[in-house]
Amino acid sequence: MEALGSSPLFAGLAREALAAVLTAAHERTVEDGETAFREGEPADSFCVVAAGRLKLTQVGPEGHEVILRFVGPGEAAAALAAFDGTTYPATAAAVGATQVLVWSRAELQALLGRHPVLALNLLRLLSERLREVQERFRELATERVARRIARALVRLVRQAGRKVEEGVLIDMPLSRQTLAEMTGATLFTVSRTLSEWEAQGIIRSGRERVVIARPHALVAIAEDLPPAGEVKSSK
Amino acid sequence: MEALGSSPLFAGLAREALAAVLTAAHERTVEDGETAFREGEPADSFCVVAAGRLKLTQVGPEGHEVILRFVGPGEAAAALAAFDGTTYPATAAAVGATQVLVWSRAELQALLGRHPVLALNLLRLLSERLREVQERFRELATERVARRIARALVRLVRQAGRKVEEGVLIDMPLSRQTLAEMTGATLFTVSRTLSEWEAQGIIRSGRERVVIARPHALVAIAEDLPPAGEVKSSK
DNA sequence: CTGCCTCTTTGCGCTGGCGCAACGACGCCG
DNA sequence: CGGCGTCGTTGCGCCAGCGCAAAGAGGCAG
Repeated sequence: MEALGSSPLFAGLAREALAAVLTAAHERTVEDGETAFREGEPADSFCVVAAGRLKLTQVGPEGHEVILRFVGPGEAAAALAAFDGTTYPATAAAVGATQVLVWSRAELQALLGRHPVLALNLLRLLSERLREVQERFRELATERVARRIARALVRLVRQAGRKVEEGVLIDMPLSRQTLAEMTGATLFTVSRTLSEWEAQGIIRSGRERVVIARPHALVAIAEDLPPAGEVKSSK
Repeated sequence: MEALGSSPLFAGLAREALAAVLTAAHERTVEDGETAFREGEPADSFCVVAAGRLKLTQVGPEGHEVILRFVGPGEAAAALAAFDGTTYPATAAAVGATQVLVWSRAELQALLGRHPVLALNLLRLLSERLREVQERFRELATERVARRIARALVRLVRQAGRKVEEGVLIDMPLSRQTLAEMTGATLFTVSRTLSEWEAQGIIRSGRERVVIARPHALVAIAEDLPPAGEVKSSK
C-alpha cells in the first residue's frame, strides 16, 4: 500500500489528496488463476495492482491466446476501459494471489475532476503503453522468432528480475507456453530456442523457471549486435 | 478548419475556448511524401491533421518498414509524444499535400491546464488507439495473412471509403507494398491474395487503387464467418 | 508517340516455424 | 514411495509465406 504512493500514477498528489484517492478505492483479493475482469465484459472499473501480478490476455476467434503484458505492483490495468468505457479489451488473470485496488468509473471520473494532475499522470501512462505496444507490433511484423523471444526475456528481467548466483532469475512462473503467447510463437519453437541457448550457456532453465546467465549475450540477440555471444570479449 | 471544431478531440469546449485553442496553434503545410516529424527525433510538438492525411511508420533495425496507421482530418498524431515526451515513436509522412496544426509541448501543457476537458478527450483518444493497436497485435500473432489483409481493407474502407458504382473505393493511393507494410506480409503475398479475390469478384483493383465490390464477402474473410462468399445468399 | 519509371503479376524454389506424437522429467499428493 | 498430472523435449513431416527474377501494365513527361 505504501508503495502505491510512490507509483508514477500518483506522483504530484499532495499527501491528503493521495489519501482521499486511496480511500475512495475498493480493495479486492484475486486468487491465483482467477480473473479480475474479462475481455468483452462491460468495463466499469479501473484497477491498480497493490501486490502480486496480473496477466493481461486477449483471445482470438479460434481460441488462440495472446499475452499483452504483465501488470505489477503500482501499475494500472484497464486504464483505457475507464474512458472509452465500452468493454474490457483483455482478460486480467492473477498470477499468484493478488491484491488490487478498484475504482468505479464514476469515482474515477470524479477524482479526475478533483485532481487534474491525475489526468496528466494517466496520459503519460497511456502514452508509454501505446509506445510499447507499437514497438512490439513492429517486432512481431518484422523480426524472427528467436529475437522476439530474446526481447521478451529482456523485458521480463526488467519487470521481474532478481539476482541469484547463477545470474538473473525471472521471478515468476514462466512456462514455454507463456513465452510463446507473449511472442506469437508456438511452445515448441520456444522450447527449441531455449534449449539451444541453454546449450550455449546463455540461460539456465527448469520447469516454469528461467535464469539468464549471460544477459549481455541475450541482449546481443535481441538487438542483433554482431550476433555471436562470446564468453569474455569485452565491448 | 471548421471540421476541427466537431472533432472528438475538441468536444465539450465552449466556442471561445475552442477559438483560443485553435489560435494557439501554428499552421503548417507538409508536401506529399515530406515528413511532419521523424521517429527518434526529440518530440516537441503535438499535431492535428486539418486536411490531407499522414502515414505513421516505424522502421526496424534491418530497414523493414511497418505502417502503424493513417491519420485523417481531425485526428491527432504524436499524441503520446507530448506527454512522456522523449522522442517520436514513429515517422509521419504526408500522403498528398497535407495541412497540420501544430502545438508546442509547452503550449499544449498550458492548454491542458486551462481546459481540463481537453485532457479527458485526449485520454479517450489514447484509449482508443491503444485498444486498436492491441487488437492488431493479437491479429498479427494469431491470424493468417489473408485474414489480416481483409481486416486492413475493412479498416481502410471505414477510414477512406467512398461509394462508387463498382462498389466502395478506398480513396487514397494504396499500393501492394503499402498493404504489405500494414499487415506484416510481403508485397508478393499481398499481390497474390488480391489477385485471387479479384478472380472471385470480391474486389477490383488497379495501380494503387482498390475497390471493394462485395464488402460483406470481405468481412466474411476478415471474421471467418462460414468462410465462403456467395453472390446472393442473404444472412 | 515514345520512352521511362514505377507498380504489379506470376512462376519457382526454399525454409522458418508450425503441428503432432511420443517420450521424458519434475513435482505434488495421498 | 508410487502414481499422476503438468510441463518440457525432440524427431519428423509439412506448408504458408518469403525471396528473387523476369516479364507485363499503367501513367507521366517531353
